[in-house]
Amino acid sequence: MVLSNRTTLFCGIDDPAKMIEKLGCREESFQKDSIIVHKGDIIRSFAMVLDGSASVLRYDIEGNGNLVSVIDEGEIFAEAFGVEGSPSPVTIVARENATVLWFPLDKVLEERTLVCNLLIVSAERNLFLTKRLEHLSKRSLRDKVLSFLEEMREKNGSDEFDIELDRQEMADYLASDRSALSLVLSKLRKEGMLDFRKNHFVLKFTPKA
Amino acid sequence: MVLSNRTTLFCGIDDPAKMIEKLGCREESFQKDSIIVHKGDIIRSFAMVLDGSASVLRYDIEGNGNLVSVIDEGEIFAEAFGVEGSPSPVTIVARENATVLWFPLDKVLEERTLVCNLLIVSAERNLFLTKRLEHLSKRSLRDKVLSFLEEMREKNGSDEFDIELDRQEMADYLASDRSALSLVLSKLRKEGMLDFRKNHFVLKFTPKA
DNA sequence: AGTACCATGTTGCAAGTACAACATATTCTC
DNA sequence: GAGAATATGTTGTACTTGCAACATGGTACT
Repeated sequence: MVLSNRTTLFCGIDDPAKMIEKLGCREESFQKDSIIVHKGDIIRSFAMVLDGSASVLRYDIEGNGNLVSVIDEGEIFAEAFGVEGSPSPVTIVARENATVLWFPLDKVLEERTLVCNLLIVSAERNLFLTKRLEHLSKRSLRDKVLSFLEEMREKNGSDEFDIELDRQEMADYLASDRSALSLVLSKLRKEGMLDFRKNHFVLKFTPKA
Repeated sequence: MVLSNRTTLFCGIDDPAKMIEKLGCREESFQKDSIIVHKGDIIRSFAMVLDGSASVLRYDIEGNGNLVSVIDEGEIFAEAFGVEGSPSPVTIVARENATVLWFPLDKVLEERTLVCNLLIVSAERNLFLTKRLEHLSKRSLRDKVLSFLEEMREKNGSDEFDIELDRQEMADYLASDRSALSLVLSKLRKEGMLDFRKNHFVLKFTPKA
């Protein structure tokens, strides 16, 4: 992967490669399914995926690993608990053969531009999490769906838009069942609240706020 | 309220008052129920509550204001969308007569220690949001409850602990109904999974992970 | 066009949940 | 301790959801 100063992290940094050198970052390769971060690890660094991708997993009480998120090439991870200095609440594994670049936080914190960029990344993630929480805190799937679609409308600035998620992903995002989601969507359509076809949606209700 | 360098934001800063002066922060007072931040506002700053407290509200499609969180004295707010430069997704109102201190971000970003501290605050909030999301993404209330209690166990390092929330707050936190929560708790007790009395809980199940 | 494959929609059913209303228990105040 | 106020537990009902199984529709490939 080519490092570019167009990514949020390197924004405003002339020569990312030089900066990486200066920070003493180290590259590490992982085989598919090997563990990058164990739950409970305390790491005083954060990382960027240079090649491949990684899965963030959380193990529930029954020992099942649940997928929390996927980290693709160029994205960074572990910055939250890295910065905070607390043990990792998640396990991170390589989805395929992958290479990651570790940034030592003590050095990073001395680079004003990098810290600012990291702060922006953190703030972005924060907003994203808040929005999802907003949807999930609705009591019914119907309200979750409406809340989600309302966000999409705001994001696109139009009553008509496409969404990136397929039904299964949308159901997962809203923490529900795919067929239950289909049911709710069909019902909303019958009621004339909206129309849709695959990932194309047209909203016919208006927010009263 | 007395500003102290024991708060996260001022950690490592000898003289917070002097720093505030240097940054050109301004104090602003709000009457109870007056709006501190309107939804949609773009603010290039963040704020700390000096006196009183504030509510973070989100208005849903039907125009109902839902309480997202409460900001108490000494806590900061608006740092996420302030830093990110995006319009506020929430409305923030004074719960009582309140005074807040605005920090201009352009100045703050020049202060290395402050930026690092802000990054830590953001990371902490991030972890908090992630945990709540973790609970809310469970499909059933039963699993949400178990997930929540598991977090409490980890946090307290013991099978026996008190929680800060009463039933109504716990139900809200888990995005469910109070009586439904009571029902689930009673059922879990009958099954011998746990025991409780008001906010005191004793877990009798073990995580298999 | 034919086939296979995948995404989406639909149905039936069992179980869980929201909501309301009431019962009991606890705490607070006097 | 009495009574009020608040918190928690319980019950009943209508509805929603999860789940499984199947139907339909679209897409890709040959």
